[in-house]
Amino acid sequence: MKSKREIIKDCAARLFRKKGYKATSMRDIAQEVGMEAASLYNHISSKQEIFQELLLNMARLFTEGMEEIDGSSHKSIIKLEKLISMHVRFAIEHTDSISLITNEWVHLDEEPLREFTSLRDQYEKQFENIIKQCIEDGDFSPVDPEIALFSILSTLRWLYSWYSKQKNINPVELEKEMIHCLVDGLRNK
Amino acid sequence: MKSKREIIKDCAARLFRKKGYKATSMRDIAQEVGMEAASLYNHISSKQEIFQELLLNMARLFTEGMEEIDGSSHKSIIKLEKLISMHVRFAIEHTDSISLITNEWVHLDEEPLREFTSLRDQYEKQFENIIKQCIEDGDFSPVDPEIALFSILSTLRWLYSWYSKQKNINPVELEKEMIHCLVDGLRNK
DNA sequence: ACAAATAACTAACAACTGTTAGTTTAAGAA
DNA sequence: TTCTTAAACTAACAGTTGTTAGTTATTTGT
Repeated sequence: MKSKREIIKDCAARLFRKKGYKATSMRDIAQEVGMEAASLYNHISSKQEIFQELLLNMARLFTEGMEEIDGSSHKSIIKLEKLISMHVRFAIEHTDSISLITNEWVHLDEEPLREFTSLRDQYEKQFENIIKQCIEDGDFSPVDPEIALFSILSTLRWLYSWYSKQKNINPVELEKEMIHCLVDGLRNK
Repeated sequence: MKSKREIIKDCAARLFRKKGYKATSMRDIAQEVGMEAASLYNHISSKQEIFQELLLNMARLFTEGMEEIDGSSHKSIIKLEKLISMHVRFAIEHTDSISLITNEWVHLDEEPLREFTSLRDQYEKQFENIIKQCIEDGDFSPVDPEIALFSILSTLRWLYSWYSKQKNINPVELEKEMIHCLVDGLRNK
């Protein structure tokens, strides 16, 4: 059974997503949970704290996933497909906290912000290297890797918002179409 | 010469982009402009007002552009290229207010929010139709038009954030690469 | 130069923010 | 039962928010 702390974090994530971090008050969260704002502090120690946890947990999930995929011995183009599949999975499993990564990270306090951007930069760098490798392998036509990275990443980052609008879409099907759309376009013919 | 009202709107846009609508106070804006918060009200009538103007002006620019392109007699695939070129141009010319369209529109009051989402939905519908037409024309392979739309649009919507990070990129070059990345991938081989 | 209008200022408002202190209730162990 | 602990409550804090009122300074047209 879920701890109260986690219930609070879930509610907060949902509200942060819907109204944004700044526009969500502790009283809003309290109401959603079903208690008074002050009572929240029996379980958490600040608004920033849960926000940081939501964001950095998610960022670390991505980092771990990347580490595992990039560390594998697959061909780069397979790594890329696995990355896409991971993004699709996360977008479905963690719709709320994933939205914070794309939109709300600016509201992190100084130190966690540094950690976050560092994780993020590292992630992007590894992602770009995989794309470069795809080109060197001759699997991709010689596109600008930075632009390809940007194009792929922005699509993947908005997945969550789009997925929650579509009702009748099969996750497996979505993943397949996604790979088709993002990878096959760059393929060498 | 720029009116004070427009200076205020420019500063506001810059701050809204950097810190978000809710996190930007009238005192923040005032400081940026170089006057007291109360003095702003000699030129504007509320925080929401300038926010709405920034957002809806931008939305209307897109609608007009779409109307012009879609109303032309070009082949659909040419229309698509023109749309991409428009997005690139806007992302460069209006970096600040364009960011609001992707991120901050949630903070619109009820009625302008309705207008905004209506414009947006209409825009997306026309965009999707052009993609469908590309498929019917045989210029695109038979992808899921909804997924293609989503993929292209999310890339185009994040252009601004990415463009402001890159220093040494030629707009013309960017546009060419963009079209290559987004369109050529879907092309029938 | 003088009147009128424009745009800056200071001070203050009511509402709301995150958070703390202190108190009461409920639950579990002895 | 009684003692202890966890978790809810109410009340209030100090700071910030958007905005208004009232006043002073500056610019403009005659």
